[in-house]
Amino acid sequence: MLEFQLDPRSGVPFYRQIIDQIRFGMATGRVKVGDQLPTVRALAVQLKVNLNTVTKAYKELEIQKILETQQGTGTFIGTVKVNVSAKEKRAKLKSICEDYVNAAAVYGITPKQLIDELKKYEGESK
Amino acid sequence: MLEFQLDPRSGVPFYRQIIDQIRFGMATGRVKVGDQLPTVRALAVQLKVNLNTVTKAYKELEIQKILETQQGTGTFIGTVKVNVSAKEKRAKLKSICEDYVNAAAVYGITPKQLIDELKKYEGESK
DNA sequence: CACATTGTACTATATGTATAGTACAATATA
DNA sequence: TATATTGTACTATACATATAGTACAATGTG
Repeated sequence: MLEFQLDPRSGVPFYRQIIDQIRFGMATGRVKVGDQLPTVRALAVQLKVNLNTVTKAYKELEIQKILETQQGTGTFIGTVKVNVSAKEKRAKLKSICEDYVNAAAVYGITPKQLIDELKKYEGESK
Repeated sequence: MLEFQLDPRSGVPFYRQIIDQIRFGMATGRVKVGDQLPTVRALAVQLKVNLNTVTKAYKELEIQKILETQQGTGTFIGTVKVNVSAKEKRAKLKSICEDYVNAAAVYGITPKQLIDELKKYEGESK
């Protein structure tokens, strides 16, 4: 099950954040072919966004054959292999770190201090 | 001098990308207090965006006292100093790291990967 | 002083994003 | 078969973003 999380301050539209997170989830093996996604209504409630916002995200992925939808049943991970390029991964990592360094710098926190703090979380992934 | 670059596909508004890049440049020591930024017109031409878009970015940073503007002369890096207690700083460091580990995890990025990326910025800040 | 440069302040328009609300269609299930 | 669940399809509204265009104000320089 994916753990969706929206950042309203990033400037990236909600529906695009949802799309990205599903794509990355597939690329990193967190969800597999045939897995059911939350219903549009359930995810809308969970993320506190409008039904139409989730629908827009699902619909776009459905057009790309990345998701398969069955009305009355739900939305599922399709059989199209999702390739998140190494370039895109690097871009995402860079983008997150830049935001990170910025947010920290406001409080006088240096990259080195961030690294030291982050070491506490090493090995916690997945 | 900062090297501005806009990504129209990121979903992040142009004016916010400009803001981010200035803030990031300050955070990493690429620009220093008193440095002059490109004029609103020059940057608009350089980035191929409208005058108003650059103006909006500069204005927001000016309100935050991050930039100082002198009409007829130009726009300069201001002398913002954030005073935060050691206790508050520790709490903020922890809070920021938790947020970013979570945000990264959504995209399958591990703390270790964050650390490796952050090392690129080590030593860049004062 | 005259002029160029710089920032500022408007109006107007177009597009994208998000919300609210309503209704309907297809499917699963009791 | 009746009901609930799920996806789908609209309309309408509000706000943010970006562009285009024009004009004015403050400053520096010849």
